[in-house]
Amino acid sequence: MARPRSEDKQKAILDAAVEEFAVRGVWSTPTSAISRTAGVAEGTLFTYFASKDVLVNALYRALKLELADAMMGDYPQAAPAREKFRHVWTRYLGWAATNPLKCKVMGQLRVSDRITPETRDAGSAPFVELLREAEACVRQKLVRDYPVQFIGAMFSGLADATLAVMAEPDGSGLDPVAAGFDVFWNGIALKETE
Amino acid sequence: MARPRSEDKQKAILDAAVEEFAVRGVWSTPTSAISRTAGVAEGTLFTYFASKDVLVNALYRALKLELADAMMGDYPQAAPAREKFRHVWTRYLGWAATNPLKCKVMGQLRVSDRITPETRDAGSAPFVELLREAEACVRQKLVRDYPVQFIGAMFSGLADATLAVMAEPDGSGLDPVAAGFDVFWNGIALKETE
Amino acid sequence: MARPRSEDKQKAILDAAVEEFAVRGVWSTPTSAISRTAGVAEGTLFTYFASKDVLVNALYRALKLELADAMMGDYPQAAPAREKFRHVWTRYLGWAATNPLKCKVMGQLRVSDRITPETRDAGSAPFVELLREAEACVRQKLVRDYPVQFIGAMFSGLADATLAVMAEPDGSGLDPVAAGFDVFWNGIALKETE
Amino acid sequence: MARPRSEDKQKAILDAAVEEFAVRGVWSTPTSAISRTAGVAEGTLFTYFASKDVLVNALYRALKLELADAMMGDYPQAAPAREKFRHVWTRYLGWAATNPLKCKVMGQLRVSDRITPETRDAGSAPFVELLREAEACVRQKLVRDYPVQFIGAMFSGLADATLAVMAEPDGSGLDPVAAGFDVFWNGIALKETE
DNA sequence: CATGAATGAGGATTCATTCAT
DNA sequence: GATGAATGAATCCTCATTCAT
Repeated sequence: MARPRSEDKQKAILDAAVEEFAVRGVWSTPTSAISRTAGVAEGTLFTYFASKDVLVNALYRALKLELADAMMGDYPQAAPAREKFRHVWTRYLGWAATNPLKCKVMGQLRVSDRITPETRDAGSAPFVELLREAEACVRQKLVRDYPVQFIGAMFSGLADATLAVMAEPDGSGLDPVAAGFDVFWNGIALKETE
Repeated sequence: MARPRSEDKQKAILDAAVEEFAVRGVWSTPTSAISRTAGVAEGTLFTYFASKDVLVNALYRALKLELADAMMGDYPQAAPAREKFRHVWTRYLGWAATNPLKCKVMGQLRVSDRITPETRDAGSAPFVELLREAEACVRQKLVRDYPVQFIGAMFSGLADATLAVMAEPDGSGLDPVAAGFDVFWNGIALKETE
Repeated sequence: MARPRSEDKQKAILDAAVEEFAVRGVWSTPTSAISRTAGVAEGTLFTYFASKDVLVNALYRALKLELADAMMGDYPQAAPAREKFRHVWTRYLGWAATNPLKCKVMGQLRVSDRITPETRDAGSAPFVELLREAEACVRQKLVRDYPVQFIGAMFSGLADATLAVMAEPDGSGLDPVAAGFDVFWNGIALKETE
Repeated sequence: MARPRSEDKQKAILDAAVEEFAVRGVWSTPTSAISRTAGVAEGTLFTYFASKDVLVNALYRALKLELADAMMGDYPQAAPAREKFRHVWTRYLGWAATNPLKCKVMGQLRVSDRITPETRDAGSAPFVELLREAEACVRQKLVRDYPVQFIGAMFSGLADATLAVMAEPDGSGLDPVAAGFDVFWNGIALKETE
């Protein structure tokens, strides 16, 4: 009956948070900067997010979900395993390259103490499909007999490292996305599959 | 700046900072908490470090140096390339496992906006030896023709990922240190060298 | 101001105010807590009371009137003076004992700076009957020659003190209502009239 | 070794609090007003009192102790009971008349929810001497057989009421201090002792 | 140089009140 | 009239840094 809570405003706040966090750092950014950038009053921020901590957790979750959507879109269910991984890998790095600010903020939030375990779990949920695929690969002896958690960790570790390389081009003409994926696949594959 | 009389105090402050940062997060920790834990007065902290930013940068540099010492100790100059890398890898992860707090704090500082480029460079300096070694490997066609920066990035990315795995044992009986290194080496090597 | 449609709502708000004020204290209670307890929207409260101050003054007046009604009900016009006072005394303490929350809130409001002189006067109005009776007593030499304002003050002072005693029973078997009244009457009477 | 905490400053803050509280009301007074009036920085207030609540409790205790000192000074141990009570009564009202602001603030604090039971107890402690005296009076059949708590309550109730009368002189020429005490003593005494 | 009290700008949050729906 | 989102001034408190002792 009254003015309904606007999803636009909620989104504007999250977007503003990304922008400010990326520039000033998560904990150096006052909520007032966020509300100003979002174009809402200082108090309004708190009708959408009960506290800065809540906002930060919501943002982390939102970024993770957006990333997941980006990665898992057009997932080639029928393709060979290596292609599935390459697909996800490429989309991951593509999203990251397109959204450097979001990426930077995610990096800061990942190591933050204010992200609750619940948020962390929720953020990882969309990636179970990948873990299942890894499991299949192990069974088919496509990749070495590693626990899927381990494979997942190697995947993200290399992806993050590749991102870092992409952020500082070295003029070598190397395609970091392709090269990074090769390292990943050759690192875990049982046979070299160029 | 002054000439602080006691190196002990400087060290006590850095140690206290690690402890507090690990528990409360870098930007949630007031300098007063650090000085209290260090057993010095609030003001004294500022005769050793001109500001919190200076302290934070000094800490990052100190941690990097300590890590470098740990990694490069007993460096087997005469060993084959793969052994050199394995040596460094193992010592890296060993140090990290022994110093989880320092490791956690380094992780937070790495993504922090308050770490200056100078500090970052200084922190990477001790690892040039490794890069040189990588260069040699490329020349000898032991590993693929990647820029050394790229190889270095893959190395740290996988090492950090391995650390994460070590932090949450999965009961699979896998030795993450060895497995992680295999992924690294197989990922970059020209031929599989089990 | 408007003409609020429902007197129920007005009453619900005042009741809710008593409840919340008693628990959280007058100035620690946000209007939003009152409206929530009253079951109305935050904004609705302001169609019934233009501001928190207005609400607080209205509440004080309402409580005073309710108390006056309680005290002056069944007033024994024909009884001897002492009986009239005892009647009022007993009903005062009876009301207070039955409505501890209202009593507590009145106590807080009485010393509050936000109660206007007008409200205070309005709150005292119903008690003029008593003052007139006191005047008569003085003329008849039943009680000492004190100004009626003074007698009124002694009456309320003792009544409040008696209330405080009632709030913390001491297991002595004393009937505070009767005892308190004796102190009042013996305190002002010219002759002891047990 | 460093600047020592100054009792002057602590006192200045408490004095400023009395002044501001009396004018604006306890919960309408921002801590910044207190620090300004006290002539210290906003933050300094919090090195002397950890929070506004702590300050308020400390103030209540301090006022009660000051009042107790005023009342119990020159206590005539050897005098007859009535004289002892009259002494305390007179000094109480004298202090209150001399310190109307403090008196007003005490009145507000007494009914406040933020005063802890501990503070309340500490505030009442100095008055046990009086209760003991009352007990003696009961034993000696000087006053009626009331519990001492009850007698104490009547005493304060009448004293507060007398204060109220003193605050609004009615031009009747009555000496409220003497009259109020008569009401008290005649109210509890077994025989009229003019 | 060590100490810790003093400082005051800054920050998260609250809340009375307004106003679009 | 009723609703509750929007507002932004106001508030308590924190904390990096300074400076008197």
